[in-house]
Amino acid sequence: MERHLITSAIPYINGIKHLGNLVGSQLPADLYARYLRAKGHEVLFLCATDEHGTPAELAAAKAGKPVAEYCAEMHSVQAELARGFRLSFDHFGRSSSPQNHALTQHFAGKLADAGLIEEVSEKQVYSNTDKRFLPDRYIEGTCPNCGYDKARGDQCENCTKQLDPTDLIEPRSAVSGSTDLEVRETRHLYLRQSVLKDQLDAWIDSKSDWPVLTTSIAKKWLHDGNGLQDRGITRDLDWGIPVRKGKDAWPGMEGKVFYVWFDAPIEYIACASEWAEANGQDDASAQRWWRTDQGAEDVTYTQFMGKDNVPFHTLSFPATILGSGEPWKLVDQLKSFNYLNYDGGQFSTSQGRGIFMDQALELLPADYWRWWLLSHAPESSDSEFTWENFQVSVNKDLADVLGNFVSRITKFCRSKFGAEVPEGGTYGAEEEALIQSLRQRFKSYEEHLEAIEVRKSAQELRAIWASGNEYLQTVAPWTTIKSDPEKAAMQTRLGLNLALLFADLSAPFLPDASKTISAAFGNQENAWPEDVALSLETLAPGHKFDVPEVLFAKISDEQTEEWKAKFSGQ
RNA sequence: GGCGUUAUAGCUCAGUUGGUUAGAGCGAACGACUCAUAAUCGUUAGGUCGGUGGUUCAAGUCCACCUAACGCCA
Repeated sequence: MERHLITSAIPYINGIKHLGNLVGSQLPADLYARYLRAKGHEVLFLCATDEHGTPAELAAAKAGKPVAEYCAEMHSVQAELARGFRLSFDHFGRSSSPQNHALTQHFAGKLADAGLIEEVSEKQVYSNTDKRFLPDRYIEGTCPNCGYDKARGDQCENCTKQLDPTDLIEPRSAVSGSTDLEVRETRHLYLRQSVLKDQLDAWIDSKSDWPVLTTSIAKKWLHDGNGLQDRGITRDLDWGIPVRKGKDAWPGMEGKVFYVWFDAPIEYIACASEWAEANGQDDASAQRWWRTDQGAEDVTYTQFMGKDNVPFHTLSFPATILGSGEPWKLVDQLKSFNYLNYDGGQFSTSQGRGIFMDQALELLPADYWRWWLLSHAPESSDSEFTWENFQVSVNKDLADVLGNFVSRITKFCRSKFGAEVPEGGTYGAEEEALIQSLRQRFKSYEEHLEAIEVRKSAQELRAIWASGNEYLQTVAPWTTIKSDPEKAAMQTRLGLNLALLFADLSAPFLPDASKTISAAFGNQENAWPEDVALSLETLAPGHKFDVPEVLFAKISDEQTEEWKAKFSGQ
């Protein structure tokens, strides 16, 4: 049995994610996890919320809540939405967990021991009113270039000129509006990634099977300009993981926390410990997935993420792991996605443009969204969501091809033979041809899923559904029954078995519909086929069934219009 | 300004290391069927593969330049 560790990029805590975020990591990761489980492999699928950093603090302040409380609430909101989309995490953790605190501090200690941490003194803007250092983007003022009065410390949005906070005329805090600012000297820890450059380079080179999108981004960061830059891993904030060297205090770093991008990926590991604890197991069962000296040598580790996260997963996080000198599992396969656009532009959290996870589930059940998103996943380039395309895909693929197939065969059988699988007849040429073709398609479906070719998997699955309709159309049991009832019984029996086979094969994409079909046949257990011909004999003559309710309702033109208007933004 | 990605039928996209008449789904037209969510099945039409030039016996597939969209960086 293979062992697969799967992680999805961890969503940031401040707010509800949109469908672009969902399709870029969590959803395809779920598809892969469900497939591997169905195949009988041992899978640990982890995700978490990324809770530290300034945006979380500010969002909490805006909500008028202590940041810890805010994060706890948003975590449960996101967890609920994940359940709503049927994301089958073995554990949905939190980067603010005690486990991640301890592990992040442990890594920092190990990196310091290895001589990979450097203390750097730098100047930063401090707000006396807010009693905090302000990141560049939280300082506003008048642009010296164009006079725009809401320019940010890193860039003027109006004329796009890059700025330093000290360039701004009449700088003020974006948090409070206070102008009582001063430049202070502060000391921070830097991770000396540059020392690890050759090691990282060689490691990336060894990944010849990675997508070009992934390796080209990594290579660019390694070789562009002065090469891989050292990175600050601490911040002057209250909310976060206190800077410690392992379990010991870190002189000079009192009151500082680790930078969110340092501790967030470490949560992938800590999350396994959270999972173990939540399931009443000791930590060895978590280490068994992560430490190659403690049982993880046979684990295949696959990460899913949007393209913006690639540098952190190919360079920063591996630098942390390699630099520690400890035998932690490194990623084996890294699947990255491009962006999903919304009706001609980008999804935008700040502008409320596009569809957010909570809104989507208010309109339609998870399977509708899962199908469209996965069958249109932005794998090779950015892709585009339009309501028209969504309507057509759902109506055609789900309602007409799959849903109607289940409906027509069960209703036909019920009216001609009663609500149980009919007996009699033997396979002929058409049946052999069907099985032959299904074997071929099934093989190719598995190969695409294995390779995490999401769109191609969806395409193949759709073709499998269509072959059911083709078969019925060709043998026409409604005609056969007039002259040869035995033969019609066989055709109908095969049709019913096809419906159940489709349920099993569709489960990774459409978990709910799959269950509905299985339940109609009184067969709760979803079984992945060993052999197509064999699984087409699952339902024996006499097996009772129910005609399932309508699996997928069609989306009307009126609904499409209404939703389009509702989600246009502004 | 630098770098990168993309540009293939009306729409959404496939096109392995360059090799016979460029593919799929949707949409369109026509036909078949009537069990079914007015569903299904079949046939046909449709593209000078963004532009120009080059390498080659042969280029959508490699190279150069140009154009457009998007993204990243300074």
